[in-house]
Amino acid sequence: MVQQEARQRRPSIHDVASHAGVSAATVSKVLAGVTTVKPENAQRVFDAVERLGYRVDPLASDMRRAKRRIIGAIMPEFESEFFGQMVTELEGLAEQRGYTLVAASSRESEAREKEILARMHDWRVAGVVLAPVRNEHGPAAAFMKANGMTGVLIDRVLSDDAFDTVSADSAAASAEVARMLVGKGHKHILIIGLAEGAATVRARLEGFRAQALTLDPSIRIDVITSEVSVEPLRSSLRDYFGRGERPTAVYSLLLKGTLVALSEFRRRGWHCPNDISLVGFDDAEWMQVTWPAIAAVVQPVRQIASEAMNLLFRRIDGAVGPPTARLEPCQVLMRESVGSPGSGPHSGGGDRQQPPLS
Amino acid sequence: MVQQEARQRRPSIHDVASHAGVSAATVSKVLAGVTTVKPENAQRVFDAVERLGYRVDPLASDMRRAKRRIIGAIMPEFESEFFGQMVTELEGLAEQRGYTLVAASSRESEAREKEILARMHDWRVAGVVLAPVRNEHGPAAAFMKANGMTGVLIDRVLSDDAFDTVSADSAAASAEVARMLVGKGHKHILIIGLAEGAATVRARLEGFRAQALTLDPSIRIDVITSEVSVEPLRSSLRDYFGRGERPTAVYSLLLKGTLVALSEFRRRGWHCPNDISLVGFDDAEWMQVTWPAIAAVVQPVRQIASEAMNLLFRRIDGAVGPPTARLEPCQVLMRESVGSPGSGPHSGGGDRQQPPLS
DNA sequence: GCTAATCGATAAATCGATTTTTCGTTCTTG
DNA sequence: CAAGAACGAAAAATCGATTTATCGATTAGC
Repeated sequence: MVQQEARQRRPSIHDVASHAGVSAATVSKVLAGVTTVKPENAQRVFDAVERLGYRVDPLASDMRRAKRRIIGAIMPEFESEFFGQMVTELEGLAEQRGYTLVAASSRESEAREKEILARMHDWRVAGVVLAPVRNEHGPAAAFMKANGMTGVLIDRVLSDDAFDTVSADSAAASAEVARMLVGKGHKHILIIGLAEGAATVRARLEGFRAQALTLDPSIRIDVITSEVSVEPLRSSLRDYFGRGERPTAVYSLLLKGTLVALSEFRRRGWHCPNDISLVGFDDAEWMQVTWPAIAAVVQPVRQIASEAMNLLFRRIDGAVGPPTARLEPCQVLMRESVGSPGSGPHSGGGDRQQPPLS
Repeated sequence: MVQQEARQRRPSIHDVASHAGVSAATVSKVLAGVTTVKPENAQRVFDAVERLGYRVDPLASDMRRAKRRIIGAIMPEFESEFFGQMVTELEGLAEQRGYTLVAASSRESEAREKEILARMHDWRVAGVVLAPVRNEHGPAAAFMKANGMTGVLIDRVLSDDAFDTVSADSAAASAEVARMLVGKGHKHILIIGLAEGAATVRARLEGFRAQALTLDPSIRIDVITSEVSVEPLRSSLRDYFGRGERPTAVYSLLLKGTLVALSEFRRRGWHCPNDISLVGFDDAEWMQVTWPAIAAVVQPVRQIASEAMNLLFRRIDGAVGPPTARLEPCQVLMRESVGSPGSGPHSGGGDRQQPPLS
C-alpha cells in the first residue's frame, strides 16, 4: 500500500471510481465480490484501491443496512478475570465475522444496564450479548423484548422465554463440590453467596444441597447470603463465626465471597485446610500460587462465549424457533485448601486482630 | 415516552418533522439547542419527539462530521484488574462527553495492535487511547503518526515526540520500594521483569537501583529479565535459585512476575517473609487476603484514565503545542510479605516437587 | 410607500457507502 | 434483418442525520 500524501481526507469510493475510470457502483460491486463485472474493470478497481490505500468506511457502509455490523456486549464489570476473558473472546469472535464489538460495563447497576442498552439500540446494533446484573427477568431484557432486539443472555441466567441463554452448569459443578467435600468427611458446611443472580444462585445452592443430602442425610448445611452487595455478607459471616459456629468447610458461590471468606479466616488466624476447608466458585490465576492453593470451580469461558456468539449470529441470520437454554460443563479443581475435618487442630478461640506471622 | 406500536422501523428525524408540522432541518436545530427557532415550533418538536420516542441515530449523525464521536481504546489485555479498571474508567469518561468507547485487546501482539488501529482509523475515530504492547516506539504509534490520528499513549510509555503520554511514576515508586527494603536491612535483592516496556522497565529498574545504591553502596542487586513472554522468566528464575543464589528479597516489576515468584517459592517450600521477602509492581484484590498479604505498588488507575482523557479531548478540540509527558504518583502498600532478612530460618535446600502441607 | 434588512423556516446539498433502476451494447433467434 | 433477450455499467435513489443556500414574510428605514 502506497502512502497517500494528502493525509487530511481519506479517499472515498468515488476517488477510487474516478481513478479506475468506472462508477462508484462498480467499485462497490467489485469489493463485494459480485461476478458480473468485466475482469478488466475489476482489475483496474483493485489497482486503484491499492494505489490509494482505500478502505471501506464501516460507518457509511452500515448506513444503508437495517442490521449494522456492530455487536454490543454488556458485562456487570470488567475487573474480574472471568468477564475480562469473556470480553476478549467475544471481541475476537465478532471480529472473525467482520463485526465490531462495543463493550460496556453496567457496573452492577440495573439502571445503568438499561441506559447502555438504550444507547446500543440507538446504534441499531445487530445483536447484544448481555450478562445481566441480576437475572434474565431484569428491565434490560424487558427493554430488548419490547424493542424487538436480538440478543443472547449469558452467565447469571438459566432460561428465558424470548432469548437464547448460555451459562455455566453451576448445579452440576456444585454437586461435584458436594461429592468431594462429603467424600472428605465434612458434616457441617457453610455456603455463602449473593442472592443477585436469583435462579443461578439457587441452582448452585440446590445442586449442592441435593447431592450432599443424598450422600449423607445427617449433614448440616448453613447458608449465608446477602441481597445486595458484598459488605453485608462480610458482617454476616463475622457474626456467624462470632456466635461460635464452626463449620469444617466453606463453599463460596462467587469470587468475591471467596475473598471475603479468606479475609475472615485471616482475621481469626485460621489456616486452610487445617482449621477449615474452602472451595470457591470461579477460578483465578493467583489461586494456584498462594499457599495454600485455593480449590475452585472453573467456568468454561471460551465455550460460553463461542456458543453465545453462534446462537446470536444464527438469530441475526434470521433463524426462528423457541429459545434454547445451554448449560456448559464446569471443571472443579481440588487444591490444597480442601482437606479432611479434624486432620489439624481447630484453632477456634477468639478474634485475633493481628494474626501471628509464623 | 409512549411505546411505539410499529417496532419494525424506528422513527427518523423526518417522522418527527412531519408530526410536528415542521421541516427536518428545524428538528435538527431544536435538538441541537439553536435559539433562532420560534418557541411554539420548538415545543411542537419536543412534543413529537416525546410522542414518537425519537432518539438521534449516532451513526447517521456522525456521518457528516469529520471527527466522529467515537473513542478507541487499545489495551494489551482485559484479564488483569489494572486494564479492566482502566477500560471501565475510560468508558465512563467517554460517555460523560457523549462519546462511545470502542475497546479492543491487542493480546500482547504488536501485529494485532496495528491491525486494530487500522480498523479504528477506518471508523474515523476522534481519538485513540493506546496502551502499547511494548513502548511508544512501536508500529502502532508510527501508524497513528503517519495517518495524522490524534491519540494519547498510556502505561508502558515514558514520553513521545508526537503524542501526549500518561503513565505511573514507576521510578519514584521503585525508589520508595528500595528505601523500604534497604531500610529493613536487605543486602541482596533480586529484581525480575520483562523487557517489554523497555523505557518503563528501565525506569523501574534504575529508579530502584539508584536509590538502593545511594542508601547502601555495598548492596547486591541481581536482575533477571526475559525479552518475550513470561515462561522464559520462570525457567530463568528456577535456574537462578537452582544455582544456589539466595537473595533475601525479590522485587517483581510486573504482576505476572509476582505470580511466577510466588509459584517458585511454593515449589521450593519457601515462605514469605521468613525465607524471602516479596514486593510486586501492581496491586490486586487478592493480595490483601492471602497469607501472607503481598506487598505491592498500587498504580493510580483513575488518575491515569482521567488525565489521559483530558489530554485527548483537549487535542480533539484543536489544542496545539508540544506533547506533554505526565507521570502520576503511585502508592506503595507494605504488607506482611516483607520482613527483615534473617528473622526466620532460611529453608534453603533442594527442589521439593510437592511442598509440605503443614 | 418602496426598498432594504431581519427573522424564521424550508429546500437542497452533503457525508460515503449500497442497492435499485435505467440505459446502451452485444448476442440470439425467428 | 428486425425484435427481443442478456449483459455490463452508469445514473439515481437511499440510509438519517447536519449544514448551507434559498426563500418568503415581516419589520425597518428613508
